[in-house]
Amino acid sequence: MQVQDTQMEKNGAGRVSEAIGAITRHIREHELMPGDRLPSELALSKDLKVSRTVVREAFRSLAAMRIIELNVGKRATVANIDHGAMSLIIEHGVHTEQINVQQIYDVRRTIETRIVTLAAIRRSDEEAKTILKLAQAMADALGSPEQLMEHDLSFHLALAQASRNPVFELIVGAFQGITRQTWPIGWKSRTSEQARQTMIDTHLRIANAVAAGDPQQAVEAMSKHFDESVHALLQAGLS
Amino acid sequence: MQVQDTQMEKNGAGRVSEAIGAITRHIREHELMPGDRLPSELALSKDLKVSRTVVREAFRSLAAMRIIELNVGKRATVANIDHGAMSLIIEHGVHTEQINVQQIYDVRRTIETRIVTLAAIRRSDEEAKTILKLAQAMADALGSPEQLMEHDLSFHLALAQASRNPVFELIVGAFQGITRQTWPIGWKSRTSEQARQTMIDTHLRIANAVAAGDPQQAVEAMSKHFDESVHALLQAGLS
DNA sequence: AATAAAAAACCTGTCATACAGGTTTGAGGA
DNA sequence: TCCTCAAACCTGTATGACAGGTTTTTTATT
Repeated sequence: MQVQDTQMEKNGAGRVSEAIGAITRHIREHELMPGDRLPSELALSKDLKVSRTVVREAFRSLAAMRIIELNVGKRATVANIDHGAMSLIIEHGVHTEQINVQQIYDVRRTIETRIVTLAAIRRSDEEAKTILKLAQAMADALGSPEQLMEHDLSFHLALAQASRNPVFELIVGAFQGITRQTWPIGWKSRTSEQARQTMIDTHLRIANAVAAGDPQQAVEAMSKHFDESVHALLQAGLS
Repeated sequence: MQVQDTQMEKNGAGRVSEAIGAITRHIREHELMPGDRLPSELALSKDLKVSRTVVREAFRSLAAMRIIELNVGKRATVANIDHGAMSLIIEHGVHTEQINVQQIYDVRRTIETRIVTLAAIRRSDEEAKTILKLAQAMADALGSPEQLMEHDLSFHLALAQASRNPVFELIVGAFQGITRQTWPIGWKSRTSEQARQTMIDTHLRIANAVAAGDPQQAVEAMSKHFDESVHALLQAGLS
């Protein structure tokens, strides 16, 4: 396919951008699915009549968005959707003060309220078990913030998975990066033993409600969870 | 707020990944803000003791996520958050059948229901005017689907902006790419003149409710909008 | 001295070439 | 038919070159 030289669009210009477009089109036209291999860099550079450098930079761009996957020696393959890129984008937004943590919590509350509703309705027994186990793991890791946080993150991601909507999963995943950096702040602001136990209990309540298939209860508990979290962050003076 | 690095590439190996991490760290340590310039490729390649090739590929990766911006002749600059990358990621997910359109609509409904609530409360008079104008523009473009669609997209984005939460704006923007590809399907499935007029009217109702500062009404109208849209897509047989 | 014009210094985009490892393929043998 | 292994192919990285842009410095002018 020939690409036309239209304008000096901020993004549309440059051989690399053209190559990105051509590769994306190639994936769609050939209906490539995750795991399928793309042409080699040399083949593409001949096809598009550009140097290998250009193809490589295009590949890197697509790999950054996790649209394709690169492996040394192997050909590039179509990738599964993954929240890695989104996570970095959000982190960048926060670090450059274009997004603040409260705004993220508002979005998370909105999303996760919906998620527990769906999870309570759709979760498989397997998923219910996983969710309960993660909440329990949190309770058991009360003394180890590091581990506690990871279980917390896994817990929310497991709920998203149980919602059976990969977009919810993607969004929840997108917040993991920045959450890893802010979670400790919220944790430290819970100074009393009681406040910490309450947080754990709330997670257990969510897990139980989802396992019981009770959306109402699940939403209520999740709502409480976010009230607590936002309160803790405000306490810590997080803008 | 102080946050620490969690530069944990899944592709931990490879000089390019390391360079990406180093550049990201550089941005954070120097607290660079959007518009600020980064070191030149040559300077970085000396600093990191890698070839310019590696630095360039790292730059391309960051540019793909819109974390930095590249310009010929000029130095790379820190970028404003932008939904371009997310849009491509979502499109990829749909094209590879990892996400279906209904799932996107469920997420959009969840998000946009919250958005209109916030917009009704927070919108400035300026924003209210813009939103009303876009809804009116839709009504005026009844005969030109192309334009109608663009006004529709702008309408939803304007609402997100009025919510005063850039993360909502980001997410709504992230769906624009795929929406551009599915919107015509929904439109064509509205065969009767009445169905089409109803869609326009619903948008006007949303705009009026937001302008009137009535969250309740706004939510109700938005909910109706999504009922209609999902119905239209099902009618068209979209999985 | 202030300013405008011109030149030098710097930068990015792209190409070509080279080479060190991985990976895939295919020919030939068991 | 199945296995082995070397040839062919591929990616990651480095180096050097050169054509435009851009920024900074210098020089000329008012």
